[in-house]
Amino acid sequence: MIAFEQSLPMRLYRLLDMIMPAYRALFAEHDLTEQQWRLLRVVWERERVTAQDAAAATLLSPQSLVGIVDRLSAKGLVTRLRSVDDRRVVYLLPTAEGRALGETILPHVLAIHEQTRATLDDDEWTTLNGLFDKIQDEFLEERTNARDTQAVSRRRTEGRLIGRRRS
Amino acid sequence: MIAFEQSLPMRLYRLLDMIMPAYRALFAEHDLTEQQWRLLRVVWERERVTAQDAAAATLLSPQSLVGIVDRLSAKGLVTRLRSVDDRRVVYLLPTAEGRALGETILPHVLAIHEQTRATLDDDEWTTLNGLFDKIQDEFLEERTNARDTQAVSRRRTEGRLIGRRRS
DNA sequence: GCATTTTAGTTCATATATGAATTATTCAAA
DNA sequence: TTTGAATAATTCATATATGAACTAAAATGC
Repeated sequence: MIAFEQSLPMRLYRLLDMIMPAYRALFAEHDLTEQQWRLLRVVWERERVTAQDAAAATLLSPQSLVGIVDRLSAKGLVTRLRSVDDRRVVYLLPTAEGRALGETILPHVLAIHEQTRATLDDDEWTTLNGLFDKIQDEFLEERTNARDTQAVSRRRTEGRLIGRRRS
Repeated sequence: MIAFEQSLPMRLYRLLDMIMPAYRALFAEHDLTEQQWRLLRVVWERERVTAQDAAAATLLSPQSLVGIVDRLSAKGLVTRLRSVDDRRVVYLLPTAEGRALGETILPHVLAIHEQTRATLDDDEWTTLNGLFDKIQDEFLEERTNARDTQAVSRRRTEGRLIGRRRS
């Protein structure tokens, strides 16, 4: 039985606990939280994203995004813009100050990133990323198979079989 | 420049986002949160831990631990016991129900764990864990060196040099 | 066309995360 | 032994995380 402390989730949490404080200290100097920076960065780099795409890119839930955008816009760093094509959609745009702050902070973020990167050599990072990708791919495949199996049996139960397959 | 999405933190977050929902669904069936399970598990497995040790083992901050213990003890799963040797210390103990719940849930947790484990073979896991450990070791070493350097210069500034070294 | 279903964003309630400050004890130096 | 530094736990204020429900606006089926 694998010990609790050696499980993948705990290993991931432990790494994050070790790595993130340096970033948070930097963000705090500019009165930002980690999540606020994540959002500011994608809004700044893309100049114009839907809330949905921003949520996907930052790995923030739509619910969390609402509050984060609220606070960033209260600080005058980001603006909400309702789409005219589809009035359900909200675009997020950086303000001039938002762009300026992004430019100010990014180099420091990259510096911290380099510090982390220095812990492994290039081959090791390649290996690590490859393993990450493999876990993700295999995991998603498992889920997809499970879902399809369920879907098929559900359709059978309902007496109709729709010929749609996973994209 | 490494893209935001490929940075180590985002990769770690993405993996967790993918892996944890299955666990949370399980815990929810037993009216527990992820963090409550983490704490219940260490309290249950060790039968008696200080709050401090529990915090370290679960990677929960002492502040968060307070609320989590409050709720677990409100549910009758865990008990607080003030140490008589050192009245600052609080021991956490499982109740009978806490033990029973631990026994009930653990097998399911291990099952989910196996599902994740199946995404890589043994060698790959060994490699992955080795890389994790290396990142941690190198990272801590960097920090320690940086701290010592700072400490030395600080002592010099203060005009006294204490001969203590890092343990 | 109109009812039905989806979809994007939001709100709500509850549980955590985080940095700062407090309390109660214990430890340690003069 | 008495005062000041360290410790363990807690409290506080603010920001997020998460699951559930809601609103408004599209897309879809008939």
